[in-house]
Amino acid sequence: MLTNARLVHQPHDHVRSMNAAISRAHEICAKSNARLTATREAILKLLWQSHQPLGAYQLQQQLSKVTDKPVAPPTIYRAIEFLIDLGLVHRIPSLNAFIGCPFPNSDHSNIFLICQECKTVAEMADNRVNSLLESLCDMVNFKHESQIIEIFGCCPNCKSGVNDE
Amino acid sequence: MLTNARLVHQPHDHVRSMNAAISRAHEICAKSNARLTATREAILKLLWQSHQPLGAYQLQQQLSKVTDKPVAPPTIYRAIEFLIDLGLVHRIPSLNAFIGCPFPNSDHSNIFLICQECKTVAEMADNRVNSLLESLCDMVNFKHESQIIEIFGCCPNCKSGVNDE
DNA sequence: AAACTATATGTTATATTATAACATAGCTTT
DNA sequence: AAAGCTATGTTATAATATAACATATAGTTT
Repeated sequence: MLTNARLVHQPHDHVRSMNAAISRAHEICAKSNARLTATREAILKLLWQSHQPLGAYQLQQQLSKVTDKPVAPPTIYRAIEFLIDLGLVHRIPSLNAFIGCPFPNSDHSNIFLICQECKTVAEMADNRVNSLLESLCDMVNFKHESQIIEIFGCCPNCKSGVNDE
Repeated sequence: MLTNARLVHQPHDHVRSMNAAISRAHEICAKSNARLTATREAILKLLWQSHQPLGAYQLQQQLSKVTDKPVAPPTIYRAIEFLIDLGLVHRIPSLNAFIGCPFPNSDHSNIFLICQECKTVAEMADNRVNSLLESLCDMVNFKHESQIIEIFGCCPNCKSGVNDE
């Protein structure tokens, strides 16, 4: 099993992990002959910095602040599309929002743990889930191409009342 | 495993199954002290008749035709919310669309097989999927409350070229 | 049956999310 | 530097969803 479920609920060195992640992102882009431009990198950083998924219009606001000039929705959606195509970002359909992928390149199963209290989202991957779903698809003769699993519930922090006063 | 995957791709007696389904829907409502009004029943029928999920504004159009008077979006969304709460209808987040549940009352796992060719959606349920996902949640101490699984791919009909000319 | 209450629907306006279409700018390859 | 490709800017608008308040209808109590 692959997960950032613990990570998102614990303090960690953001600057260091961010730098490493951005380097990897550049590598991934290079492989695909794709350009990680300033706008795209900025969006990616914003998403990686947030443990809560961000909507396009939240990203618009935040990016406008960072670059100190107004940005229009198409700019945001285009950057997001680019990042999603490269597997660096995921869209969470039930939230109309986007989140940085903690383990790009790895072929994985897109399981999202969505805390309904604090709105944080962690990602998990597990081979058995994929195998099982693929075998179910085989049984009904459906060709499985991709999938997304959204699990709604309550994260460890909120369960234990860490965020309460 | 519980599924309507075969059903949706084969001819079947719509009128008969519809009547039975509506009766069951009324029973389910009675149990919850909820009223299956004309509008709600009409929406439910429209959704059950369609193997493709319908968007709110498609439902608006179709309902306007059926009742021969204009209907506004809130009417649609309210009926949908009611039906979803009773488990008679599901929302498919990635499609912003709604689909009738083929096996209401049964506690199930919300697995949707979305054909990207013909846009039909079948539903599956399997205990093993739930068990597996719940055990994964346990491992990371996440309280599992509900879930939705969307699988994208190609249905038997489209694979075999039945719908082609 | 009349009055009361709760539930459901009608109506208008608007919020939120996403994209189309076309203009401009910036690399990159020659 | 010119041509061609890729990316961004800009304006307008499409598509999805909800808020707020008015009216009507069904069910219950008297």
